[in-house]
Amino acid sequence: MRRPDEGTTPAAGAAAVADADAASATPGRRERNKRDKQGRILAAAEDLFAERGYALVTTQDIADRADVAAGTLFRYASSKPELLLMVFNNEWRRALTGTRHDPTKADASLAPTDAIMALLLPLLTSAARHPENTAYYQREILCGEPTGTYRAEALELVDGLEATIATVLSGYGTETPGESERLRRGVDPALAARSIFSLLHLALIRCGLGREPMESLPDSLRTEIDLVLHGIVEQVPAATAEA
Amino acid sequence: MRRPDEGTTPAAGAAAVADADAASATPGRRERNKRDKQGRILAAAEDLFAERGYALVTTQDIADRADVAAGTLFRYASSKPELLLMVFNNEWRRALTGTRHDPTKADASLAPTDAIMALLLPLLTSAARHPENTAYYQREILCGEPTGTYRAEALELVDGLEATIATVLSGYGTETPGESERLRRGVDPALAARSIFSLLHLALIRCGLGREPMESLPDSLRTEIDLVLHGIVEQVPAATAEA
DNA sequence: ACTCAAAAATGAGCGTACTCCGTTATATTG
DNA sequence: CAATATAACGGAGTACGCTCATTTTTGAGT
Repeated sequence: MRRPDEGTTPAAGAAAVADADAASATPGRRERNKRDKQGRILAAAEDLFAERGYALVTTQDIADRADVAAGTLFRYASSKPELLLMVFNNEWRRALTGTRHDPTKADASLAPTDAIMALLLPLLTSAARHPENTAYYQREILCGEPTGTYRAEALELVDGLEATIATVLSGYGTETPGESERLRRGVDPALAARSIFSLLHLALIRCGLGREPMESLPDSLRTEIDLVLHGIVEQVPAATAEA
Repeated sequence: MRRPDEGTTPAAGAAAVADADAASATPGRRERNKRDKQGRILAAAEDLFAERGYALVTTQDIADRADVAAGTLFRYASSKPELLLMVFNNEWRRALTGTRHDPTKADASLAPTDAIMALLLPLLTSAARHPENTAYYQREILCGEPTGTYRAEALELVDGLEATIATVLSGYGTETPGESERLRRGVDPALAARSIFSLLHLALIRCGLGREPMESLPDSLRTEIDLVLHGIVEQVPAATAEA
């Protein structure tokens, strides 16, 4: 009755095998089979979503290509949306690795808008490759079943990125000589990061569903982020109030 | 083969009836039947969604309560999500009427944050009554089928409100004596309004799906709007850069 | 009043996501 | 190695959103 993913140590228990490493040592046939199927399912979903688009792929299609029964599929992902989340969590992780330089020593000479855009750029590149599926991905992240395993993973991913952005923003608080901008007093960096991500989510959805052309996304997102960074209104300098 | 909604004049054509008004005069049996069913369907959907929540209501349930056949339902709304949009467009219209004082002469003494919150408050009140369904409504507005009739209506509603907010923001450009804030140079009021709405959409979703308690919504939304209005970072005054 | 074309309603039927329980494969124990 | 327990699998079955061919209703023309 256990799901295959909710890990139990493979051949653990009384097994007196002196396995040094935690997970990967002597997985046992069962564990190997599971891993194998997991891999096949991931590959099948990846390929089919890419080929036909999320909406035109049936779970049966995926099961067939992965060479598992229809019912088995749902032991590895509890729903079709969860399959999408599984695939795209991978995609986003891939896109992000390498770009994720230590945020604490982010290039301070960069204007905050540019610093943040640099962090988000790989996601935009990925989105340009799969616009529609990316939109569905965003939808599931934002509105999906709260219980999904892969959705939880996606939320972690997003939270991580938000935290990174928050850290970058906080960096502008410590007055380094080169900087010309600093965090406004009373602003919660975490909340600020979340607001920026809100814009990203919805921009990706707009483009993915064709409400806005994909090419204009980097520019328009930059403009939006710049807006929230610097604000919509400003104080009227007491003296300057002309007329 | 025509949908009932794609209006044709009721008993129009060669009918020599000297009907003064356009739509409401002598509708003819057909038109009356349609209106009647439309009304029954709206009422049924409204009630059932409110009673059980969107997810737990089947289209069959709605058809039964409206006393129409299952197939007939889809002549009045092309999908289940469209039924939700139909219901909530009404709800939002109801919530907004009365509050929509002329934005061009909005109380200029009000800080922009308060002015905008005043416009959005009725929506928050409505959301508090149907948190989950409101979240689904937002989802459909943002991610729904681009072809839906009622979705188009919803987008118009939202666009209208955004335009109102944009107008309010523009108002802060014309330097009225009382004001202490003005629109920053180079800021597009329409884009600003859209960003604010992005925050609203996602805040409603977060609360509706239980990621945030409903009670805290007005406060937290206010904080977010305040953030985007006044910005996250500020220029470092050349002289003030201490240390 | 009768005919006829068009519009609307109907409900059986279809595709698909997901479930459930009987079967099979794997590990554990004596 | 046999017996047993349990995890994984399979695939027929189910529920539900939606479609479509057919039937019914409506209203204009004669």
